[in-house]
Amino acid sequence: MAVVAAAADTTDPVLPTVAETIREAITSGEFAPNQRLVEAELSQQFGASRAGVRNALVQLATEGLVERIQNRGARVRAVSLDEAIEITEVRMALEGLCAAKAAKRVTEDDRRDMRDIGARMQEAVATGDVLGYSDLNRQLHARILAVSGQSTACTVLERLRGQNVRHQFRLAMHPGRPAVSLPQHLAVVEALCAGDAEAAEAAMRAHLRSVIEALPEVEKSRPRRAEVL
Amino acid sequence: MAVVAAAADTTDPVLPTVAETIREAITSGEFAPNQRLVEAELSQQFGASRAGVRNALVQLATEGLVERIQNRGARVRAVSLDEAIEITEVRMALEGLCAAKAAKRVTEDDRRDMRDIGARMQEAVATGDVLGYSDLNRQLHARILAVSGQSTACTVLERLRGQNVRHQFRLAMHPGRPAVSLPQHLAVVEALCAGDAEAAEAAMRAHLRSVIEALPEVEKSRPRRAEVL
DNA sequence: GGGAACAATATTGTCGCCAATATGGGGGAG
DNA sequence: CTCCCCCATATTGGCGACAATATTGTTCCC
Repeated sequence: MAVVAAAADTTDPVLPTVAETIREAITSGEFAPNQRLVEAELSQQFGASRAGVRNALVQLATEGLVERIQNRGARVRAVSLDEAIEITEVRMALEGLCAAKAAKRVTEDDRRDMRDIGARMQEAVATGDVLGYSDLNRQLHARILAVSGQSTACTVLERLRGQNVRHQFRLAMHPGRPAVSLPQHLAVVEALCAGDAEAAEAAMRAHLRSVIEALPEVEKSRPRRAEVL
Repeated sequence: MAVVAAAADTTDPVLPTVAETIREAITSGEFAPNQRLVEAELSQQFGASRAGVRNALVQLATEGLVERIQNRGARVRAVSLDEAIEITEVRMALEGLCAAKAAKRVTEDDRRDMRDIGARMQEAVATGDVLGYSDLNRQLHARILAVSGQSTACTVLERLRGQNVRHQFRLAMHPGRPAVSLPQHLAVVEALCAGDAEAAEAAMRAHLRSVIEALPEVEKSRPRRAEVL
């Protein structure tokens, strides 16, 4: 049994696929936007076959994370401000839907965990822990999607989050932004815990509308380097 | 100049990629759900390299049209009724958003074309042209997305439509269904032509809510063969 | 007669090679 | 000095073969 478990441990922790590894490298910022992704380089960097990274690039291209041009290779796709706003509009519609569904399915455990996340968000804002707040933000949104049980919307949103992670991060870094979004998040949590679907949807939509309005501002105040690589 | 144009004509009409060909075969029903997609077969059937077919299958898998299992190949993904409902819920949220945006951007040409589609829908219902109505239905929804200018939502919705085409088709074939959806479509068109964003969104959401309610009914009355292939 | 191990087959995953194509630099003409 | 053409180079696209893996059919033992 222990042997079986040990053997399973070596094979079961499905070693991250090439696509997952590259996706992680892109969303974590290790690969910058517009950076070229040469198949030969990636294949030896990750110790994978060239065909493997090729398939991975095809997959990431259909996910919208990389851009592939015939005979010209792949590069990390740079999403514009307009696109980021479009993505957030879609989030407003879908996360609104999910918040409403989550409100009707929330359990006592969910209530406890979400309120806990809310409390830790308050603490993070109080102590100025911007990175911690950003991560709690991600956790809260993810938890709401999970509670909603809407796997289709969840898949779409997860994919869009990958594309938008850079703008999201810049927004989180914007001075004073956490203080603005904190009460919005707490309102969403309270509506969810109360089981009020309408209020939860409205609170979520209000939160994301606020994000849409803030995006151009954070872009304006950003020190921008040469746009073209 | 003319020579250049002629040369462009031979290369520009982008010959359908392998992925597009297979996607068409799936959405048109040529390939049935759960049907196995063997790489070697497809490659000689379409005269493409096995690597090309392979990439196409990876792409279609991330699009959600096919299912790929390690070392066990690919098959056409069968979407359940529950999934179809989830997809329609997402459509309700996103097409509602797009209808609202379209109402604020509609031009005189758009009004004319959409009213024309509406008129032809009425005629199709009157003459019992179910297939014609189904195609007009598709055209109308596509036109609204185009008018909205929300390319992100448009991409997501187009992908989901591919997954849902079978359920959509069954619904269109359901006796009496066109008569139910016709006034809903006309209401959407009128609200759009009036430039009333709120009314357009409400009408679109009402239409798709009606679809959600109809889906289980049409499923119940369906003569079902063996589910497993 | 039933079930389990085993062999045969079918299919996918991977690798190396070569052709096709875009990119960048160098040389020559105006 | 500048512009254009051509060639060297880097990189992708495609093909064939081979190894790894799952599935199916068969045989043998209990």
